[in-house]
Amino acid sequence: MNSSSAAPGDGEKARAAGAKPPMRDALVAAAFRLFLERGYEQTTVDDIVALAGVGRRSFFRYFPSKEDVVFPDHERCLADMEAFLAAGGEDEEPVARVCDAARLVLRMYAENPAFSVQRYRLTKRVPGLRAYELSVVWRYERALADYLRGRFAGRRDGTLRADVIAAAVVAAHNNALRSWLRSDGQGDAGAAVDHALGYVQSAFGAAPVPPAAEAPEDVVVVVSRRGAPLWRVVQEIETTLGRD
Amino acid sequence: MNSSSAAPGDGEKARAAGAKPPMRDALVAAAFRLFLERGYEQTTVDDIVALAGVGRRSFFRYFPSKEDVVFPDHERCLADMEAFLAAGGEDEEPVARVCDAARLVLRMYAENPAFSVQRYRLTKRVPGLRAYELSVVWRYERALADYLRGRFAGRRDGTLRADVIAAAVVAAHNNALRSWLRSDGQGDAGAAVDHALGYVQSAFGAAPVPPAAEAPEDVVVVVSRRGAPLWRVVQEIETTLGRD
DNA sequence: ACGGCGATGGCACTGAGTGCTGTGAAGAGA
DNA sequence: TCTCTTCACAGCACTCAGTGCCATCGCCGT
Repeated sequence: MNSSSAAPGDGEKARAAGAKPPMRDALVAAAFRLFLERGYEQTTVDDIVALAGVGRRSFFRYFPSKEDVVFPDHERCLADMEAFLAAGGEDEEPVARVCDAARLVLRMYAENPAFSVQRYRLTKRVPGLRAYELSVVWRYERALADYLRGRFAGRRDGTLRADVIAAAVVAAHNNALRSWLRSDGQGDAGAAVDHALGYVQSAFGAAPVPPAAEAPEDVVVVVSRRGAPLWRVVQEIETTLGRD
Repeated sequence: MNSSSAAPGDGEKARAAGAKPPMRDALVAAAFRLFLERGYEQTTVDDIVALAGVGRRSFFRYFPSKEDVVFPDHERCLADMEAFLAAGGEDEEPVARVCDAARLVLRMYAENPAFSVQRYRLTKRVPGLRAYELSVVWRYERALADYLRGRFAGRRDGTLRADVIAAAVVAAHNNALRSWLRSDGQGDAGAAVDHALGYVQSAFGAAPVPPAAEAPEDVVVVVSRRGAPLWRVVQEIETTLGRD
């Protein structure tokens, strides 16, 4: 792989001018080259800065920690997701909205399949990187949950629903994403994620793929044991419909 | 709080004999005393071992890292959960089984409310501990998901369902647990978790409280907007029942 | 007494991360 | 053109987490 094209830099502060700091990209490229050659833990920060030809102190100016260099674009993606959620109106279906937000993450991975696959292999075998990835995923999940908490404010069990649905969306997204990454980026990642998110939407009461132009034809199924009290049936219907 | 009673040690290797290593408990007690006094990051491992009156090397013999001393009982709880899941038969309802497994974690927290509340406050304000807690929670979630993957083997979307349900169960459990921890351990944690898990069970098609002694006489209610195609209704029923 | 043997303590080392200072290049203003 | 400011960078020194190695001590069986 070409090391210069494998490093998706964002450029933080110089973004307004459209210019990208070459140093950041150079550090990411050097780091991944060494990580793939000898492994993550066998590579020190001194090795990276030596290969990149910069001072050690500069590394920590661009990346707060050694782990951050493996996820150089998540900060921007998280900001994009928060902006996307904040831009939504009150008439949007909340669950569909967070599903669309999750698709933003997939798009970031799909923009650079080779890079994403290599990073996946790296994080899979290095426990420290796995732990770091969890904290990244957690921030996405928090963003979704906070949005849903706002939309569900006042509802019964609002925060519970928000947390559970956010977790389910993230889990479904990651299930499809990792399946795609395991296949070396072959296949249609978008379709896989759509299918996974459709399952979550169907489980939580919204129509999986609302036909925008057609009338909203919802189907709701309630399963109850005979002998259950009527209030339980009503409760189930309310729960499935997501109303109070 | 009494520092000697606040440290729930487990005793790993000496468990068979029933004896507990006092050193481990002493380290936990000393660590929490200092963490609460000056904060986690302001406390070095040298401070802890000095207070406990042991050598620095011994700390890392009992705890692989500084973070581990904050979660001294999770390793045992995780082993308990895996054993519980492995002991289940094939006739058990899978979702109910993982809900029961999640209740094991709650029980561990509820066994020592004062300790749990203090740890919660600690992890809430220290980013490093939050990240570590995520990796702990992730292992619980993996245990649940692996169990469900085994039970759902062969089903359509088996791994997807397993991952999503495991994530939902963990999220619901944590929602109730954290609510209980925020209230300083007041209220009925068990009831809160039961309610949260009941929501997840209802969302994923199983009856929340299956009456074990009665005959399984299921009733299916289908609510549909007129005009929905039949295949959509069938799809909903299959999805809700979790069959193929 | 003797020889393992496991738990502990001490020491030195690596490596991540931080604070501080010097330096050079670029830019604003006289 | 000279100067002053500013900012990114390099270099240094330091703290602290974590590890490997070895010496020591107490315990136990022979």
